[in-house]
Amino acid sequence: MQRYDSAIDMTGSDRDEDELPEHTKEPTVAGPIGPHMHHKRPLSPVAASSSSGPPSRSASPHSVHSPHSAIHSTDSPPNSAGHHDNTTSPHDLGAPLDLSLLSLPPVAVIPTRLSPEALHDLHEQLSAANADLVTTFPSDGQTADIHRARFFLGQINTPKRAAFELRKLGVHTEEVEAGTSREAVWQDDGLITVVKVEWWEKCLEKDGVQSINPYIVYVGRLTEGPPGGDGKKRALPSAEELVKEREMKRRRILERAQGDAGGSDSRVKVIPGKPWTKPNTTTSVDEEFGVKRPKLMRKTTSEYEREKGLANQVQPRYVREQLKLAVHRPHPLHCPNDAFINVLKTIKLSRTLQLDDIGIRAYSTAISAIQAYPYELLSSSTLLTLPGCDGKTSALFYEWYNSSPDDVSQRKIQAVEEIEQSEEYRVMKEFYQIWGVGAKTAREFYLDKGWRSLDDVIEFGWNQLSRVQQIGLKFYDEINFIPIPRPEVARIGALVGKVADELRPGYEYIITGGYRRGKEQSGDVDMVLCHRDEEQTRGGFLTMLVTRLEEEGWVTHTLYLGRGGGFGTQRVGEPPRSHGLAHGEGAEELEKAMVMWQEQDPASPFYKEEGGRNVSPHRRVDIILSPPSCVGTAVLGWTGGTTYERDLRRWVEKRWGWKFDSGGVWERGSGRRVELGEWAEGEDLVQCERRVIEGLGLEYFKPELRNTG
DNA sequence: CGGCAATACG
DNA sequence: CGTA
DNA sequence: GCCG
Repeated sequence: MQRYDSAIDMTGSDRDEDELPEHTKEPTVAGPIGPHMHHKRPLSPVAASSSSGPPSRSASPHSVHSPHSAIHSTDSPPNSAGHHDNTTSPHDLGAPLDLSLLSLPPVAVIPTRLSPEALHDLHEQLSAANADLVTTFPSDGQTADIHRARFFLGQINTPKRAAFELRKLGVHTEEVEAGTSREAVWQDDGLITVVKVEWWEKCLEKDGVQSINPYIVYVGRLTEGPPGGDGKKRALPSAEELVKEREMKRRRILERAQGDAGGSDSRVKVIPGKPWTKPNTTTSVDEEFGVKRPKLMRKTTSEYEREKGLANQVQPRYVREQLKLAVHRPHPLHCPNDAFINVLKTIKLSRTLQLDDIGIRAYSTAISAIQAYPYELLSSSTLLTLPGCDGKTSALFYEWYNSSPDDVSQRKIQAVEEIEQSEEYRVMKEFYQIWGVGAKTAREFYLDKGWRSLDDVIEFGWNQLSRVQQIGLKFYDEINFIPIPRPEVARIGALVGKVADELRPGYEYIITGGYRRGKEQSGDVDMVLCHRDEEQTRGGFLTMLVTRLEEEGWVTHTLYLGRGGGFGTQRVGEPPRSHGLAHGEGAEELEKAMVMWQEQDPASPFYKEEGGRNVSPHRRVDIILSPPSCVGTAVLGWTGGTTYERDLRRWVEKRWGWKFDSGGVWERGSGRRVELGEWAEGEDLVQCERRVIEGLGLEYFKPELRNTG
């Protein structure tokens, strides 16, 4: 997978502010390459500004004002954007204004760092100037005839970067020594020239072809591409046939495996298809790009038009101040851009299944930023102003929005459609939804074992599954497809609390997770249980509790029972192990249990019976037992959402040099415990959590505003 | 170009 | 390796 | 993929 680092030399970018809220933001000087660069120019100024009329196609190239000598000369170092070479005329007063690129070799635009609009505008302008334009597409695509191109325009500042971007487009080059002189670049000598977009802006401004000298970034010579074809798919030999042969048998096994779990058939209908992890080569779409999209845009109001309507919309603080961490802004559960977020979530899941941790990060960041945005997004350039969103996100939005400007429900993105169609994605996703199976294992099931359905897993793999995976499979449908309504979550929490209190009085609990963040339905129940007397939170009380719940039938299976703060164990009285300190005796600790739960009370509204049998859906319940000394951090840590927690840790590290986890806050160097989150006298658990948040120097956002997606 | 949250436990 |  |  190609790394795409888009942030090199963001000269003039205004996105480099510190996110510390108390730091006053010094407005940085907005350079010419800021996110709104494309706004500076009307859509088709070239055509409009051809005061001398459109150049005739029949005219000899040489009759057109086009300072070859200037363009050819490469005597300026690639990065010397500073000095101006005026050996070739900007246009003289009185000279005919002329912006024809007829004599240019085939031109292409490097889409990197350009918004879709900017790219589109450039394409239009260049065509209008009669350039021999090879169109490029924002999302890493390449056109079939990209190899024709010899002259590239791009928001590129370094030769290295230029070579990299060219390679992404499928054009392999090696740098020609700066200063290498050439007589006539436009004879096809295999040389490639990369020039800054500013050159073209200058041309537009002066209404005439300008010297490219100060704008040359890179001159390269074409080389051989990478060896070999696209090392692609191994054929999965006989798995498919095996599947068919044994279909009947699998059915029986599935029923057996599902046992009392309801036995519904949960096999996927697999549509054989291409893998969704395609190489980044698209052709036809790109070919059409330059032609089609302008038409598409004009069907309704253009982005440019729509934006103007938003000009006086007050942007939320995190946008104005470019606050990049989720802990610094409110994220409501529902937002006006949920439909687009769902698209991003699909991509994120596909990245998860590809083990692309960084992709997951990136999409999570973008999603949370959009989740915090209070207005319906109408333009991809607005998206560019959100922290964590840049060219890629904006290009996705552009395609999505314009695929059906008038009907949100019809909007789609081709790449996402393909993901969702692909067998690989669908099957891996199904495996991934087995509790106890992560992305790595889902891939292994699909790629190595060759399994294509849950039936396959059960028939061919049952004995290799861990115990919890077997349980996860047994309750697959209930866990994944029967969400828990809020009242039932509350009921489960209350029941656990009651049983705890019956064992030993004085326990208090709070339901955390998605429920606390306001979700109408939950996938599981998370709760933090605490006692003011620290003694009551140790000595295996959680085991006692779970045992009692088992005896009474509420807990049907125990997936995990042990100590754990973040997930596993953290000693609360001491720094985490990563600090190199040994565990001490009698340390306080967070304990955690993960169980399957089933309603047992026939009088309960959540109880379901069939043929005298309890068929209430099984529920996943996590119980965290916290000592009073860290219950504030436990509640904060278990409330989420995921991106909030991530950014919380980043903030705590950056601002204080501390380490946050649900078992406490720690000084990084000494490993000393920072006293935060102790359950104070006369304080409830919510207040305790608030003290932690504020103690960390953060604004308190209620849990309903921590829905980071 | 390096970094991206966190980690004990089964 | 998977889990929250 | 985005940021510093």
